[in-house]
Amino acid sequence: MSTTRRILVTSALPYANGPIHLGHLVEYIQTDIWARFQRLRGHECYYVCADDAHGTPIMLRAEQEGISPEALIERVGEEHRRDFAGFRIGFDNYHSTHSPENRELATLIYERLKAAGHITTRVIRQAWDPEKGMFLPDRYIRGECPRCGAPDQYGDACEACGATYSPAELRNPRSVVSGARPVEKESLHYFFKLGDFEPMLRAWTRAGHLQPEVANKLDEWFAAGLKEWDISRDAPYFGFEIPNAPGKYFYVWMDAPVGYMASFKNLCARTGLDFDDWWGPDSAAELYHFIGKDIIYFHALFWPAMLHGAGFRTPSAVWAHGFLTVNGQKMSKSRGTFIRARTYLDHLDPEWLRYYFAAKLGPSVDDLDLNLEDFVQRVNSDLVGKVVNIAARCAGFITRRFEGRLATSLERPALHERFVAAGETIAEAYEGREYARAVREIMALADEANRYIDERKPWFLAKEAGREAEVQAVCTQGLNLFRVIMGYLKPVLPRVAAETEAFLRCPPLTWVNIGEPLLDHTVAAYQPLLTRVDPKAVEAMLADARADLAEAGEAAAPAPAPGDEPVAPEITYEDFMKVDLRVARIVAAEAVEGADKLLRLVLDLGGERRTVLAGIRRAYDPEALAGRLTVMVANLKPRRMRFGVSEGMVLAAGPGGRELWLLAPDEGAQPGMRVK
RNA sequence: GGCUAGGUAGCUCAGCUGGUCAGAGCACGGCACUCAUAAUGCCGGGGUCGUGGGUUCGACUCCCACCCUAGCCA
Repeated sequence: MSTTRRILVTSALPYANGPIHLGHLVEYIQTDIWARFQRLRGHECYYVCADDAHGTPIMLRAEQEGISPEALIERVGEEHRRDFAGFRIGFDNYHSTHSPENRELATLIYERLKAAGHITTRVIRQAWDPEKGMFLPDRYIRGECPRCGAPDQYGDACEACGATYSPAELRNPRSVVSGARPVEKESLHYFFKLGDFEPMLRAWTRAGHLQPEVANKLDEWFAAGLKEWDISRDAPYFGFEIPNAPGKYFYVWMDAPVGYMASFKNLCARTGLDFDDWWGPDSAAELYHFIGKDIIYFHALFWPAMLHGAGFRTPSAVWAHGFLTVNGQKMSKSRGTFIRARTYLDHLDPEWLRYYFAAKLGPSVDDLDLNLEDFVQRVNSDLVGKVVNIAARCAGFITRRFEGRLATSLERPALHERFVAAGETIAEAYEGREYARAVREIMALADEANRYIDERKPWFLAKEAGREAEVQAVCTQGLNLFRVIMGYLKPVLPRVAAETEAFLRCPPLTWVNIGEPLLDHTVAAYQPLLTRVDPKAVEAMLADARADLAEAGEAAAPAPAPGDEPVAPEITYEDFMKVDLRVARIVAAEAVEGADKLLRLVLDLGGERRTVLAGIRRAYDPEALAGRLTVMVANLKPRRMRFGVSEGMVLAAGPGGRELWLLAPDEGAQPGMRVK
């Protein structure tokens, strides 16, 4: 505590291609808590991040939307910033990899590596889309698995049998972009000679910069041999062009981690911090990267090697966390547990999630489960029932009987002392990213504070004449214990902590000033600091998450509750008769490849057959549909969709997603009969 | 398929290098209290520690095999 540390922390850069979801937030909340904790300890700590804005998916997505990549990343970047702000992620800077600083630094690193002989070139053969005129990443080629024959598999691995292979081995391959059959084509690529750094990396990975299990994992990669890393991509590509290499661009993963530096450099320009002091080879500052376990390879091998090779410092540590599961299972769009940050914020308090994650986060790469039932109980009992309750049960007496005035001394200084002393253990836990342990310790204090109040029974004393001073003393003690607890929870609950400071009318809580109790001091009237989680709100959020999914890619239309949707304007009988509704038999139903929510239905209209693409995949199993009767709009103008032409519409009711119900005629109706 | 992790009470998790380690919180049952957002305090039931072997005087803790879950395989 005596020396002030200088610390720079980062979270991995979210890809500027889609919304932030709860899985992302594990990492941002984990990092934010750590950064806030360091500042409360009196250290100089900066937290920077940025959008990862380059690469093929962004280029194609922008094209699909008919906008420029710049416009896309601008819009997504705005959404990301809003979502992070909603969860009170306190970045000191949030930048973009598509920035002048990043171009400059990526280029500089590349040129230094090249000058030092760590870059080589080689012609490789790669799949090429002749229609689209571009090389295809493996994930943009689909076909049948060469091993098990499963249809519609990616170019690199089979989801059905787990086989890995090269796109050239796929049977009947086609480009996801154009549908064309890819051809092989040659191209000159630039490679980073990672093997040059093997001795340095072997030493670095075992020098305490990584979690032990991560270092174990890296041994596997060392054993397999470090291969050269392909850092170039051919035009068309959205990224930075490689110097003296027209038509060649830096692969997105090359300039993405440089984004950490670029964001910090941008911060330096604003604040006057000295960039070299933090990133120079002899920097005494600390640098920590929080990442997900899926991107260890990039951060624990490529990144330190690049930095070292280009004459920059290497990270003090790279810390990987596990993935988020929801109710014990992988977040899943089809189960409706793929929850966006925004969807959460529309229904629930961000402090709740921050607390829940903190209560379950450890320093390991274990996955973290968001069990929604547990979430409700945990937040309600720990935060509301225990912690905030301490203030609520003391404040009334102080306000009503003493006009908000606290006593001039503590009733049990030793108890307060023990609370203050616990701060060191709690700090160790935060420092070591053992938030779950920190929270356990803090909750034990809250239990103790409640026991104390129970033992002293201020409500009983208040009824006894002449014991007013005792009531004041007990509540003063209780509020001071509460204040210490909130100080310890401040990294996790910034809003509640700020409101606590307002309620207590005390200066911002820090680890340093927490030891001084508030005495002979007037506090404000108590307002509830935190409300209970209503399980209905969680249900509503899940319903929204399902609706988000049902409308993914379409114009968002909120699903009205049954009966809420206003009745459409009046029409005449003639108007109605323009719609030709027919009884139809579903003779075949199958999922549409590549579409999340479409089924391809073949309908029999009593002789005539129609193919209809219906957005009911989430609600109906294709097998269950074959043979049944329904009603369709038979004279709807055929509509060309991405996956084919739809010749009509089947009738269904419901908000969408899983909640859709097909109409069915009563017994006796025959295919082709008109409905009127 | 290989590798790295995880599989402990209904739920979420602690259990460091083998011998009070079979625990906590929540949920559940009983009692007390009523200051507090049906909050709090006390007491209690509940687990053959994924399965099957092995090492040991003794294993949740070490070894082997298998099953399940997650991620990675550039």
